[in-house]
Amino acid sequence: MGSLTEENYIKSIYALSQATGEVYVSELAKKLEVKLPTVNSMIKRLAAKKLVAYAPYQGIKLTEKGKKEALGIVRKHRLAELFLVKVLGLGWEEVHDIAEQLEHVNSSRFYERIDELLDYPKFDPHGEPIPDSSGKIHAQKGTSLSDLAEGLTATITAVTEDEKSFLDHLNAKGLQIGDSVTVMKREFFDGSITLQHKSKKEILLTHQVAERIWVEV
Amino acid sequence: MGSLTEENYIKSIYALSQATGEVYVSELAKKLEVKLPTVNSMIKRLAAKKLVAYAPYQGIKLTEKGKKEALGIVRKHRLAELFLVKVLGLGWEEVHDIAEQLEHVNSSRFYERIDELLDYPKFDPHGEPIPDSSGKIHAQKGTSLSDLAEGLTATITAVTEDEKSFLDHLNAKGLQIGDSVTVMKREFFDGSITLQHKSKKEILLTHQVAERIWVEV
DNA sequence: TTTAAATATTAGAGCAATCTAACATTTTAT
DNA sequence: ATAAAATGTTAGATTGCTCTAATATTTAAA
Repeated sequence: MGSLTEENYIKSIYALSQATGEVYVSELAKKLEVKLPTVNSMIKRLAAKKLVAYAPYQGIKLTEKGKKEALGIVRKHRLAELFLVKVLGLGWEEVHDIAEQLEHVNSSRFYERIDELLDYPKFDPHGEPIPDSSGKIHAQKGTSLSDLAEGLTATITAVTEDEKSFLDHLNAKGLQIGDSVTVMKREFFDGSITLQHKSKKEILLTHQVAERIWVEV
Repeated sequence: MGSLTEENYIKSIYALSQATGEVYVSELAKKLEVKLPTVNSMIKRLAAKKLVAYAPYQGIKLTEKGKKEALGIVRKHRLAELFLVKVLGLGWEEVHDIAEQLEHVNSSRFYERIDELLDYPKFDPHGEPIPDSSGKIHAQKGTSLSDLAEGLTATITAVTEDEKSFLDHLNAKGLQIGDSVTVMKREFFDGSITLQHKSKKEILLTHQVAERIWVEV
């Protein structure tokens, strides 16, 4: 097990490289809020430990070993988030920062018990899949709400962002995991969409928000 | 809020200075498993932050500020231990190491919720008092089992040690908080005592063990 | 009361993680 | 296709926390 810092690097590399399989030094520096040379030297250390593959001026990729460690941390983070919501009764918008701390707790007993108490959950409070203890992940990314055609109705399955400001925004709009929404109008100009919601109210979402919401038709 | 290391120093200084009000550099070094010069330089830093009072070759004392921080950490540690036993169903002998990690979680929400869920408990699973959120502590240290006179019957209220090896030992003897015991025999030679216990069995305890068990007559 | 033992301090070094300043490479735009 | 912009690297310094080796102070013993 590496240091707290190392775990945070691995987790961020995993998150940012999800789409393309790699991440650039500058992206990582921005995410971790450190300067470029800091990332550069840390990447060298992670590469020496065989956690990432890296050659100068190329993207950073996790090795299998690194991926395994990342999935372990993601598992702990998501179990912690669900635990905080289900057991401690916290709101989905306030659990991220606490889970960022709990994900570094080193105790398989602790996480086994939480897993059991929650009855071996498959998804966290934001609809993101929880890797099982072997690191397997049962993800079925559906469609982004920003891609849903006008007139279609779908159910919100996940949000791919767990920062407080974003979730506060959804709370204010009255949107939750499991809600059924119908796309009334898609604006060509700015990508914003208007939804019909169970609350009977029409809800306007910008593209920036809609693209972070995932639905199943 | 200081670093993890700093919190561990403050906590240990608090624990070791309980009896006499101060602690020596060498004791602290032993407890924290670091060398003397390490403690020496750290103490200087803590003194610069007004968390401890220290003059060379004198004992280390917590300032009011340091005491307040220590009590905050102790509170979190003990709430965490009780939570791990009551909510996650772990044994009292296995919660210490996990609580050592959870005590550094920085989130008043998290601990408020745990406190509420446990219905504002006054004692941890080892019978040690839990400071309230303002740092007040309602301790009533009774008598050490090692001082209890022959023939007397008393109830175990606390154990002043939460290391696994010690608690495993008590588990093996079948002793728990709340148990009623009668002192059958006190050996002058080595301070060991023989107890009559609800299990009907006679239990022999060495002085080293008995002095860590507290009872109320 | 001088010596020996125990305890504490200082000096100097190393590693992890960070920074700034200077320089290098790659990509994009004119 | 060259200049400008974006991105990445190296060098060298800083801070937190730790160490070993050498030195100093206090306490206990002969």
